[in-house]
Amino acid sequence: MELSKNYTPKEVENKWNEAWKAGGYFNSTPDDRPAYTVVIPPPNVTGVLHMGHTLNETVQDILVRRARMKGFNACWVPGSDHASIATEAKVVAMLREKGIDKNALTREDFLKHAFEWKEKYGGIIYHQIEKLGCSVDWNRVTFTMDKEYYSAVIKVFTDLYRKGMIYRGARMIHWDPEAQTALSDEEVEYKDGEGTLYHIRYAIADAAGNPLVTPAKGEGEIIIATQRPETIMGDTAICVHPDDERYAHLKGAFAVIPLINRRIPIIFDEYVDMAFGTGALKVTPAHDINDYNLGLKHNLEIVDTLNADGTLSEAATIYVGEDRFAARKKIVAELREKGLIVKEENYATRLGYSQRTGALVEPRISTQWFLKMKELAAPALEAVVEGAIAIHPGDRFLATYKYWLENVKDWCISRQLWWGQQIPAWYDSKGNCVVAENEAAAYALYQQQFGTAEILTQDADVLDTWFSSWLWPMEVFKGISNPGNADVNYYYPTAVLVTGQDIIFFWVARMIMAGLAYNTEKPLEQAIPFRDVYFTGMVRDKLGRKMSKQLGNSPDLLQLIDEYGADAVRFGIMISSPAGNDLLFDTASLEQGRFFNNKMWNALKLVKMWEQKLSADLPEQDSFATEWFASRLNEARLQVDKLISEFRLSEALKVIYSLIWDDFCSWYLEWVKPAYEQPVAAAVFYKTVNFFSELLQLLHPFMPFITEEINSIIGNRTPLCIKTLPPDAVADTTRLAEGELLKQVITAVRDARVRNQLKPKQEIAVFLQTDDSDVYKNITNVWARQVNATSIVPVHEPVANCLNIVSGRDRLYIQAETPVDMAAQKQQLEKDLEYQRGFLISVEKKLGNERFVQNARPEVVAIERKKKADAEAKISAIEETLAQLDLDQK
RNA sequence: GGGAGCAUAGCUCAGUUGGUUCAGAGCAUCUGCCUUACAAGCAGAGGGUCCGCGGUUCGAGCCCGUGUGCUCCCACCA
Repeated sequence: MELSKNYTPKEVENKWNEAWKAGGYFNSTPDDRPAYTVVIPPPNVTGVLHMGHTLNETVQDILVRRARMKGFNACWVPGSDHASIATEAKVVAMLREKGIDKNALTREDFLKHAFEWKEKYGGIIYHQIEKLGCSVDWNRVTFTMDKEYYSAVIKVFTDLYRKGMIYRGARMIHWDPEAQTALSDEEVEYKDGEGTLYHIRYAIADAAGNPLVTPAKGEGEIIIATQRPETIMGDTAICVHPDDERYAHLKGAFAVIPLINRRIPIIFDEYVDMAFGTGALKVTPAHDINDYNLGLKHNLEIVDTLNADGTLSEAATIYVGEDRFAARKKIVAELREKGLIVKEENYATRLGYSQRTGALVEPRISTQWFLKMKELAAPALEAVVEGAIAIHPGDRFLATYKYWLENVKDWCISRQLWWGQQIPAWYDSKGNCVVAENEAAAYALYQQQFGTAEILTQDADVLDTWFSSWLWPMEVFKGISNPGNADVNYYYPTAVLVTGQDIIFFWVARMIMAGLAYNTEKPLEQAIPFRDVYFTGMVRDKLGRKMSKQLGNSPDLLQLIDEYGADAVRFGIMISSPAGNDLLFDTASLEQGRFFNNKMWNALKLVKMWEQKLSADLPEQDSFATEWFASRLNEARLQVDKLISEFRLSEALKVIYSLIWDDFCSWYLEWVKPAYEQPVAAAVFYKTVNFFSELLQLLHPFMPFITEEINSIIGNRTPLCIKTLPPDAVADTTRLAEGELLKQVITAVRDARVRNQLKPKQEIAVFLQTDDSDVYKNITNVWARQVNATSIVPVHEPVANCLNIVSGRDRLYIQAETPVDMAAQKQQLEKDLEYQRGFLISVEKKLGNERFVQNARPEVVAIERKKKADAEAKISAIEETLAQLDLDQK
């Protein structure tokens, strides 16, 4: 078989994706093996995978593939989220482009469009997941609006309603005027911004509405500061601090709203900060959460001057129908013109924006459905605090998690949208309400409760997307719609949840709540939705900026795969991804992955070449190299095991990378490589193929395609993805130490060659002066070959006219035809000597310190003694060598 | 306003019970090589007051205090 010069990912990746699918290797059904379950954090159905997803999916795939190779029945469930607001916004925009107004459509027609849209674009993410090599079970794809999933959500709603945990009520909520729906507190993102603080005059009047004093003196007015002059028509009071001397005379007085001349009371409350602005606050209960609370306390009237779409309502009486921002400009202009603005100042502020549409959020009073959170939060907190669920990395998020749960507020779960699970509440004409799982049940219930038959209409609202996704780990196995079924019994709880730290409240905490609320009959360890939570960092560009459409720094995943190959993308993103920290994405690391592919491809070519010239009779010359590498492999395997169990995947990959590139390719293969055109001993060849196979297996979870390909080319029949990892074995520490010594002396001689311009092809003779020739016994042959030495001869005396090297505590003499550069050698040796002497002094100082010798642990003292002996030996070796150089020079 | 985290080589980061073979890795840099697996490579090298200051200790990159500079989360005073 002819192998191409370089590795070509594209065909290989397609080929293996097909083969894996055909083999059904990633499809899981319950059996007698232990389960290892992962549910994908469902991406938005109409979205595309960005680099954050790519990181998360890669991490999950590594864990899942590794578990599968460890003998678990691994099951990774793919799926997507209907993402109510985001998707509905996209569908509305698409319809608008076609000239269709959503409000002109019936609910049914709109949903038809939405499902069409979902069919058209929903496949993109699945295609990307497959391209990336994710070993998901495609038989288990779940969508949060699937029929059964839908009914599970409804079931949970009605259940919680019956338990008294869900209620409906008028509250101040965050309103998204663009999507025209309520938002939960978590869906609001605050951003710093620059605002203007307007100081506006309000005239003062007595109870009858007459001015208190002459306005000309400037005393008949009260000045308030506001950022939102367009809301003054909604003012229902002016509030000042009771201790504020400036306003003490205004008890019982009234103020008059400018422009509309409506009279409002002046009230007194300690809530007001006397030092801020003028110390007088306009109170607008309909449009500010604090004012709302103040209004409740003082029994103030509520005047809602905004419509749902953010335009001014009839109640505003002026500028009705104008958009809130346009109205602000006009009102400011009018106030200014009438001399009612005293001052305008720039003001740093923070404003809330809708996470889904980006619109500036309005506080708004409206009737919504809420879920009581206190009861749900307590066990969810306990599960994490008591360690049933472990958050990685470390406990960094424990404090945040705890704080949120301890201060959690009721969850606003209704949304004024059509795309989502419609709230199963039915009303009669008087507003009486029944909640039931379907219309028929609702009618029956109504009849039972009210004793009459009436026409009922269903609540128009749908549920918050997270109210469906919090059931995800259960309902992907039908754990809600069909509790106790074989699948959910086998796969639940899942092993690990891999997700971004930004959705810890939206999703992670709520899944824990749902899991505990719907598995009350089980012990805690069985009720939790997952045992571990692994938070990946945020993917940024190489300058540390967030990835965004505006900056254009968010690469297209498929394009990257096309350019570098999926393995290289996975490698690049994992190698630069320290556990838990943000990741600075740079295509340079993808390139490194591509180079790594090639490196392995070339190792494959070498090994395949050997296969052509096998010699069955040739004995293995010496077994050192194979014995050493076997030990090295065992050692690395243990490291990888430990690192992966600690979710330190980036470091595990680095260990494997270095094991393959440095230890296998640079050292081992060179050590066993036959001379030019010489045959290879069959024994060595087969051992090498085994080593290679094991390396590929170790790397496979990280880079599944190329490993699978090479594994098959070197003759393994079983696909890597289902090949069980061999049990860990103990490494031979003697071999490992010999290997390190060998690397050291090879490098020492090569370094001497470079420094003295001895070409690699130039033959040399090496003499070794050592007290311990035993440690060199096994490695001398390889050593000589690797440095192109005709011989390595032990000596007891210095050899004249040679290159002098000190390696460890031993001395090497290199004999070559080229004359040696004495001065350069001397300089190097003297530098060494200086360092060693300094080192010795520090060790001696320590050992000379009685308190150290007495207090430190005995093994620490012993180590110091050994350091001292080594340093002394090395120093004398260097000194003798320097003396020899002087002799040579004479 | 409240809380959390970070600061180690030019860059990105390891450094897990405090012990100068512990100051490391990858990338980048420099030097020499087209050596029949690999120039997408090989061989070799250089590079750091471990943010400043103080303390604990026989001993501090590691522990404590403090200052500085970044990052994030929460709360949302007009």
